[in-house]
Amino acid sequence: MDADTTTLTRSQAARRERVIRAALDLGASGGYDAVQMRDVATSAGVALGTIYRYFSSKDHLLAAAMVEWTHDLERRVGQRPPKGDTITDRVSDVLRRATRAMEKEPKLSEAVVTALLSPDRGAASCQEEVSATMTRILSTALGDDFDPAFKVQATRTLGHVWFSALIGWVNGWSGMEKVGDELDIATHLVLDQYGA
Amino acid sequence: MDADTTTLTRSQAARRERVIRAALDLGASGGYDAVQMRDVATSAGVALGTIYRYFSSKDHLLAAAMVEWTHDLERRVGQRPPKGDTITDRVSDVLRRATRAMEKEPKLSEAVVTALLSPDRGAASCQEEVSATMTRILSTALGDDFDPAFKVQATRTLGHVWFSALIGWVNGWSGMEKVGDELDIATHLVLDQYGA
DNA sequence: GTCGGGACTAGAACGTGTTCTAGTCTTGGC
DNA sequence: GCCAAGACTAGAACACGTTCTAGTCCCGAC
Repeated sequence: MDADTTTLTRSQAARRERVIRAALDLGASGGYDAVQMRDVATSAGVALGTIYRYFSSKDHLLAAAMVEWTHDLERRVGQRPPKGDTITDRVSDVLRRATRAMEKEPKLSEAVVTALLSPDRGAASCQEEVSATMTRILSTALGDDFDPAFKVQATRTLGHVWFSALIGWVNGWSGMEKVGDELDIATHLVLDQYGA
Repeated sequence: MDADTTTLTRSQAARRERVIRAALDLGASGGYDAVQMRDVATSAGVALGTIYRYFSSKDHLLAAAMVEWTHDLERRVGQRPPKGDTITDRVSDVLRRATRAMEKEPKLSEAVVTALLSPDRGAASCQEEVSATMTRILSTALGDDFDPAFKVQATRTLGHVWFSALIGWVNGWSGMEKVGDELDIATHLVLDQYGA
């Protein structure tokens, strides 16, 4: 995800946490533009330069925050598995949960997704991590009754649709209902043939 | 696409063209970061402020350039329709042509796609235009032998996958072969059930 | 304990996208 | 032909991400 989270001392890990928290707070209230590095520093009680010791850029910082977010989602889905009789329902349920979480914090979502899209060395590893997590979640929702090869293909395709629809929502060219629709459509197109 | 391209005088349209051309040149040689507004202005023989009369931001400018690019693609595909015996083949062919064009100009693609992803009022309209164009192209490739409702759904889903895979390539977390693979996978998942 | 290295701090400095200003040039309506 | 409106120009000014500097603090090795 990013440089050696494991090799930090306790106080360093705490500092890193405080920085992320500050960024999340600012992002939640005003979106991407409101996350200004000087403010993050002040609000986290840390010098500006110190942030850059932990994150290579503003985008890296916000992307790292999104990584934590998706990890939370994965944990929650693990604790309370997706509801639904058919596989299609379960997948829909998981995707809906993911989007609902973002719907509650639209400004913050805009901030983290924007960062995630940035071409930035630091952000790139977070992109992979988010994508991997989402793939795991989807894969679990699909269950074990599938040809593994098909499973991989289906999760990838659904992941792409989720990602792309999300961008559409964040950038304001489609409402959240549309995102839900597109996800449902794709889910059915991909899975129904398997008689889920 | 952007503010009233239709209401420009001849010389204004020419100026706008020169600006886009300058941006494309710079982008082709050095990617997003190399497209610097002062350089674009100089290179287009125009004052910096003038660019902002035509485009609301750097991202809007580059996104507008991508709109032209996709229009070109649509025209080319219209002139030489996609090859292939099966529908799946034709769709693959179209998608491949789209990605090959970008593969030839990786730096420029990075610039244009990065801009397209930006949350920016000006860029947003370009995003819709690109998406609409891509949908039309895919729709034509699919042909008229489908239930129209299915057609709409399939093109949307494939469009999402194309978009998302493209981002993956531009941001460097997957090679171009992988993009091709993912597109093929999605194409088969979505279309094969229709016995194409 | 103390010494050395690295992490932290405050703040200046820099680069580039964007906006502003003041003045000039173009153009369409009369 | 002339005039007002508004488009264009050069360049300064501004905002914010990022980097740099100089000095201080902390911590592990001895």
